[in-house]
Amino acid sequence: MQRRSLPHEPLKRAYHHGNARNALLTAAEDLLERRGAASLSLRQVAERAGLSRQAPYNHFRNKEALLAELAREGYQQLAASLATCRDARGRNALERAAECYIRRAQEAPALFRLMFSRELVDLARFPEAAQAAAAAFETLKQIVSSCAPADRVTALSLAAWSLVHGYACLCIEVALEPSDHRAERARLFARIIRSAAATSDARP
Amino acid sequence: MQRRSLPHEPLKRAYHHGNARNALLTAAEDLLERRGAASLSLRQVAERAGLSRQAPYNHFRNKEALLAELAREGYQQLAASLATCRDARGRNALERAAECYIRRAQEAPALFRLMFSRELVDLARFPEAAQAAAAAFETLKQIVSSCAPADRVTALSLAAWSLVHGYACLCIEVALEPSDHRAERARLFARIIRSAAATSDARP
DNA sequence: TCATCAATATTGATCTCGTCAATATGCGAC
DNA sequence: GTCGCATATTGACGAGATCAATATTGATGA
Repeated sequence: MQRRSLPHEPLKRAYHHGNARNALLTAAEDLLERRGAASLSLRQVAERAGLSRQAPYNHFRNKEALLAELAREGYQQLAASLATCRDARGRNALERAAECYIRRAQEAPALFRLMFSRELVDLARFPEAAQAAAAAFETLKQIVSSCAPADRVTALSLAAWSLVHGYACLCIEVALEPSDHRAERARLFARIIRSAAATSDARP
Repeated sequence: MQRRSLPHEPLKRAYHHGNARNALLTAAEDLLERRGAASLSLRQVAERAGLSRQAPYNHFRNKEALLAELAREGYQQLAASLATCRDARGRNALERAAECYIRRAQEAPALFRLMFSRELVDLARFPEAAQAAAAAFETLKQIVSSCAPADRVTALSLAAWSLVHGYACLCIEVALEPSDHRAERARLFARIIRSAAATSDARP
């Protein structure tokens, strides 16, 4: 991954390392999927980045802040993926977005959990991460809006998000079914949402 | 709650307490919602139960095992609630089940997270809990089967579960919308599933 | 009735962890 | 070159999970 360089934080200000902050984030990302967010320890992160025990505190207020940054990046990437689905040619953006969402969860389950569990990172305390999350949902909404009447876009977007998110959760948490059902399920879910959009029965 | 008395484990075998195991579970349940599963500590559980530091290890292999028992009970109660929805008079069992599921998540979010996060408890290691989870899903399937053609019950049950589960997750994790939308959303979701069941377009 | 056993409890000890303090060090501005 | 700040590091502390060793109790059989 061509790592973060936040605009307000000039690269190459570091000391031993070139860029300790990035090294820490990369190490954390690595450990996250390997050990899980709960048992990821800052000490291991630092060691893996070739830094001292206390190094993470030079760049993040605490453990939660480091995890929040990983979550923010996750949301940002998710939003970007969804935007790609939205902009690609062809009319089945919804189906593509669903598959993409599910794939991301399956490929990086620990990150997915981290993004969507208040237990580990409370988005309310990290406005930048919260904003990235909102942007991802906004993109999904745009996709739904292209196949639903305007007055139902909000409800149907919520339903679409719930449907896909729920399936993604259940897949990674309960081992519902093998991951090669992903494309088929994405198709099913897109159909369900389109059919709900077309049915006046689903009106609020 | 009229607590657990597992058949194979006679009540009243305890020592200081009457029933230390139950006291521990009750204390854990309490702390779970108060502090969250991640920061719940066995020491605090023991103290709250009026027992020593090490007491939990007399009844549970380790922390995860204690949490797994809480999750098992959660699934059991969920299955029971869903069964009640299924058996009640009236034709909108699906809507009632959806509302019930969402309500449970909102009323005990930490337990809900615990039940559905492999990070904290890996169901694969706790067959009794996994079985309780399967029973809950089975009940949901029965509800869906009453309004869907037989060859689509599995797919539509999965969709229904995903839809409701996703919404429940998003509500408690992302603070999507106030909890008084619950009934309305349950109605929406039930309509969506019924409409999908009625539309041949949603066929696999 | 009483010694004994197994289940249950408790205290001691160790290791990991998050995080606060105090201290050191390198780089750019003067 | 020197100074100051951002960045780094080691020391210290308290919380927690869990292993080991030890103690206590109630039921059981002599």
